[in-house]
Amino acid sequence: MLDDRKQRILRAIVDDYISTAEPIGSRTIAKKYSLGISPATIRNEMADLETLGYIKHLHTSSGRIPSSKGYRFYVDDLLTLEQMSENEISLINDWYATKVQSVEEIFRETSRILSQLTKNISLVLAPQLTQTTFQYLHFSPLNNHQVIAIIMTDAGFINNKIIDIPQGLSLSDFEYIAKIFNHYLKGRHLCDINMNTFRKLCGETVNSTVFNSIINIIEEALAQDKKERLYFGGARQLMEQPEFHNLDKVKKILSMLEEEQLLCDILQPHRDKNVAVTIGQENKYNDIKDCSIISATYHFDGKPVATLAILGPTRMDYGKVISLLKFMNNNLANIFHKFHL
Amino acid sequence: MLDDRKQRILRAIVDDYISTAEPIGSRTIAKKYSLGISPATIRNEMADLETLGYIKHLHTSSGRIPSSKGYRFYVDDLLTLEQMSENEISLINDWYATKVQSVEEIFRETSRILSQLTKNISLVLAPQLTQTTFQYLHFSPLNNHQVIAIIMTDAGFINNKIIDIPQGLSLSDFEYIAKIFNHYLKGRHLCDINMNTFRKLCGETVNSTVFNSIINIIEEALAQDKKERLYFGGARQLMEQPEFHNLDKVKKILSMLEEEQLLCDILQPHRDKNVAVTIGQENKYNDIKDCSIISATYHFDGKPVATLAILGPTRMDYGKVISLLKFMNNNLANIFHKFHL
DNA sequence: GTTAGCACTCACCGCTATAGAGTGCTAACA
DNA sequence: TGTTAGCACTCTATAGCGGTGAGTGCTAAC
Repeated sequence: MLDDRKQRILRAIVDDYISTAEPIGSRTIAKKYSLGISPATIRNEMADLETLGYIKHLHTSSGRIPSSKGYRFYVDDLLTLEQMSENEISLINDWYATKVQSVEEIFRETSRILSQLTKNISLVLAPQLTQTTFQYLHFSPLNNHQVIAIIMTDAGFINNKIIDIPQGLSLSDFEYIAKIFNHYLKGRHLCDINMNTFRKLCGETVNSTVFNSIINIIEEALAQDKKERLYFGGARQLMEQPEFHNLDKVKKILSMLEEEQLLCDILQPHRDKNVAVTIGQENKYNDIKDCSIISATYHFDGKPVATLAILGPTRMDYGKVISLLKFMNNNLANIFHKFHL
Repeated sequence: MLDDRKQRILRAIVDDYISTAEPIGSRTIAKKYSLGISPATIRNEMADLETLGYIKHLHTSSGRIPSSKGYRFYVDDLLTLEQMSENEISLINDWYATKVQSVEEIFRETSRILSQLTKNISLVLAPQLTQTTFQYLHFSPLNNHQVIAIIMTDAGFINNKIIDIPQGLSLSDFEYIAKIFNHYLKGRHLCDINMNTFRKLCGETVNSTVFNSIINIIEEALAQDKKERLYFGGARQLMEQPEFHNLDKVKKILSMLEEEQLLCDILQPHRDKNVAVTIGQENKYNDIKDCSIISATYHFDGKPVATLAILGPTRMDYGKVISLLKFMNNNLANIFHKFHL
C-alpha cells in the first residue's frame, strides 16, 4: 500500500495528466501542487512509484505519466466523485424534452448527450429483441405479396419487418393470427414464442396449417434479430482529444465502431455490474489497450436492461465520466420505470 | 473547344490524377500514355491547357492537376461509363437479401453499400414524413399516462411517437380516433391531415372535444417531424483517400455530417434532376469546395422520392460512381415499384 | 530524511545542403 | 510551322546537424 505522500504525488500526476495530456516532471508538481516538499524529494518518490509500476516514462528525460495500474489505484482509492451541477442537469433534461418522441430516440439522444459532454465515444446497448416481452402485433398490407409485421414490446420498442405472403395464405390469415397473438401472448418473452407455447396457450382450436406457416415466419424473423441494438456516437468529439490527433488511431476506432458485434462483446462483461471501469491494459482487445471503458447498467427485475458506456483514452476524466454515467443511468431508469408500471 | 490532342492529354491527366492522387508531369504522361508525342510537345500543350483553365499548378515545379473546369469537361465530354460487372451486381443483391428486413433497413443498407464500394461518403435522403401518404394508425398503450402512436405510410415507413394522454381522455378515445383515421384517411398525404380535411371527410358525427384534442396532438407530432430522413455513412472509408490524410479535413467533414439540415440543403438542388454532378468550386458551401457531389434521384409519379448521393474529393472516380449510382437508383426503383402497386 | 547541485539524456526546433521532379525557354530539326 | 532535344531554373521534400530546454538520477551536504 502506498503511504500518504506517495498517494498525494500520484494523485497530482494523474490529475495533471488528465487535464493537460502532457507528461509531468518533479519541478512542475512542486510548483503547481502545494505538497510542501522539494522537487528532489518528489523525484525520489517518483522513482519509487515507477518501480512499483504506478507511473512510467516515455523516454529517459521525459516527465512521468500514469500507467494502467496508476489509473486503477486512482479510480479505486483516490477518486472523489463530484455532483453534477444544476446547470448540467437542466441542460440534459431540456435536451430530452425537445428531441425525444419515441423510445428509439431516447437511446439515440442518450448516446448523443454522453459523447457531447465527455468528448469521448458513447455506447448505448439496448436489450435484445428476444429478451423483451411481447405487447402487440399487427400486420399491415404493403402490396399484393408482402405484409409488414409491426411488433411492439414492453418498453415501447417498435419493430417492423417486411414479410412475404406465402402461396395460399391471405392477409386475413395474418390478421387472424395477430388477434390470437394479442390475446394470448401479451407479456410473454419473445424468445418463448414458438409452436410449443402457442399450442399450450390456445389449444388445437386453430387451423394448424395456416398457423404453422405463419408462426414459422415469425420465429424466423425473430431469429434474424439476434443482435442487440447498439447506439453510438462521438467520433468527431474523440478527435478533439490529443491522443487521437493521429489518423491511424482514429481509423482503428472508426473501424471498430463499425463492428457492432465486437462492441457488444466488449460491453458484455460490463452488463452484470452496476458501474464497471476497465482501464487500458486491462482490456481484452488489443486495439483498445490504450483506452478505458466506463459503463453503467440499468437493471430491472434483477436483469440487466440497458448499458451506457464511455470509451475514450485512458487519460479520461474518470470522476466526471462516472458521475455523468450514474446520473444518466438513473435518468433512464426513471424514464423506463414509467413504462414498466 | 479543345482540339483532339488537347482532349487526349486532358483525359490522361485526369485519369492519372484520379488513380494516383499525384500531380503528373509531361515526361510521365509521355511514358505512361502512348500519345505518340514527346514530353516537350506535351509541355507546350499543358501550358495551353493551363492558360485555358483546365489544369493547374500547385507550385512552379510541380506537375499539373485538373481544375474544377477540367473535371467538368472530363465529366461532360470525355467520360465513357462502364457497365457494372456481373460480380458486383450479384454481390449487391446478396447484401440486400441478407441484411434487409424493413424499409428503414433498405435505406441504411443502400448507404452502406454506396460508401463501401466508392470509399466516399454516401448520403441517402428519404422522403419527408409529411410528403408520404397515410396508410394505417394504431395507438398502443404504454402505461397509464402514455400511448404510442404507430403510423405507417405508403412506402412501408413505420413511425412511432410517444404521446401523453391528456386529462379526461382514455385509451378508448384514441382507439376510436384511430378507427376513423384508418377508415377515412387512407391514401391521403400526411401534410393534409388537419381539422379541416377531417371535418370535411367525416362530418360532424364525432364527439368534437375529444376529437379536437387528439387531432391537435397528432398535428403537433407530425409538425415536429419536418426534417427529412437522412442516412449516411463512409467516414471511415473516406479516411483511406489521400486528400483526407489530414485531421482538420476529416474533422470538418465529420462536423458537417452531424448537421443533418445542412446536408439536406446541400442535396436539395439535386433532387429535381435524375443524375446531378457538382464539382469542387461549383459547390455553394465553402467547406466542400474541394469536394464533388454526385447524386441520383428516384422519381415516382413525377415527384422526387429518394435521393442517393456520393460526397468525396473532387478527385473521385466519376465514371464508376455515376454508374454505381444509376444502378443503385434503378435497384431502389424496382424495390419501391412493388410497394406503390 | 530532505534538499541543492550537477552532469547527463533526449525530444524538439530551426538551419542548411542536397536530391529530384518538373517547368519554360531556346535552338535545331523534319 | 509544328515538333523535339537540351539546359538552366524553381521549388519541394528529406536528411543531417547543432542548440535549447525540460527533466532525470546521483551525490554530497544539511
